Amino acid sequence: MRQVLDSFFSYLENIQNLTPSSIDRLARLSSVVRLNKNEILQQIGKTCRTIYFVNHGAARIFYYKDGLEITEYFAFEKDLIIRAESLFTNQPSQKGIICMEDTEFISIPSEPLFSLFDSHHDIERLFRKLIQNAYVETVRRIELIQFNTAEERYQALLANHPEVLQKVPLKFIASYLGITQVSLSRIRGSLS
Amino acid sequence: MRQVLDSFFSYLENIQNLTPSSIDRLARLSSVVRLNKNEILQQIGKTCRTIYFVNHGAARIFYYKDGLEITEYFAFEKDLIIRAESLFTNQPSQKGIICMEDTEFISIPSEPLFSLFDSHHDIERLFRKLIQNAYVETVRRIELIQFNTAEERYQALLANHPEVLQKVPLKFIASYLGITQVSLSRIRGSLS
DNA sequence: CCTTTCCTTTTACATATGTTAAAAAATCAG
DNA sequence: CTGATTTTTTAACATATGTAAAAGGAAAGG
Repeated sequence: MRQVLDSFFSYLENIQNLTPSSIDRLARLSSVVRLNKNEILQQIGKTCRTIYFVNHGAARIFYYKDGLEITEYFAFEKDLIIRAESLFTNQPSQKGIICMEDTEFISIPSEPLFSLFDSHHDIERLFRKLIQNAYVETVRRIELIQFNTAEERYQALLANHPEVLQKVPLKFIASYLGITQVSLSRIRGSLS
Repeated sequence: MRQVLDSFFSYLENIQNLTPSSIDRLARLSSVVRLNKNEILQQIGKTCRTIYFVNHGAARIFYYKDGLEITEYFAFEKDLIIRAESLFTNQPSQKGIICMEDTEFISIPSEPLFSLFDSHHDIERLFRKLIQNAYVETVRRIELIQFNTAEERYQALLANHPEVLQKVPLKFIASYLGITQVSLSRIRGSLS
């Protein structure tokens, strides 16, 4: 397990250099969680108190609207996966996290992590940057859904994240793009 | 000007306590910018290197898509207003910032601010929290546009930010909600 | 290998929202 | 106050996307 963490932390150090002490403290907080395809990492309804990264595999955040499942977010190798609207507000989350394939997560409990911020400035900086990047991503996503047609959104996904199309069933992609499966299928048909 | 800043910083201290030294350093970086209604604070096309807050008044972030102006964000009293996709990536922004009424901004240049982060942990923490909050807001916004009808989006705005309906011309609200003016007008008609 | 389940496409039809243009209402400037 | 400009509403029509149901394909489990 320490091996898994070490290799993952070396990825984090590309984002923000960390002192040996910080790495050690972070490592002692972190754990590795392995789940099979379709297993649930976090249930809907609980307040989120854990920060995850996907180390290997793929997962997604989902919720229900009018009984229909909607995919809000995809996470692949090294991606941060958190339910920010719960983690940062201490309100119960209406969203869940589920594996799209066998997946290995790095798991860090948020309370002790936030406490570490006090004594280890570099750790807080690392997470400041991670949140900052996540924020930029969501801003871009808003741009994409706010005023683009379904076809434009699909084309943008195809251009920016072609790997998603390989890995993820179309029904999840459809709701991620804010459209129905039928609509997505129609668009794909019209493009070929 | 120092008075304006002091009163604004006391607001920031509600978010994160700051040492006198930090306040002083922050104050020396900050300036006050006053603009009239419809004046432009930041032009489209330049890389964004400034962090703003609206101290009094109201402003919005806009961009053009197919020649049509789209409003991406509204900022009122005390709101942070930044073009994150440029500020945090050093890429030119396709967005501008314009005043919706006579507005007083607090302006902080990002480079020296980020340098202050090194020596003043509490300032970095303040901005970490500000970005975190902005992130949560955008996540909620995605939820709102991803799979809600135009009417649901309008009703949500009415419920969560009724003040916006008071202050902001409907044509800006329409594009903010991702719909046309005509559609918004139709919806408002059908509700009364 | 076969059966079952799940995923994707197709069809037909319904509806929400967009487009264009014009009229009505509100705001602004002289 | 008056005319000009801007904003909002209304109308008629076009179109993208949704809904429901069925069929075809692909994957999974025994």
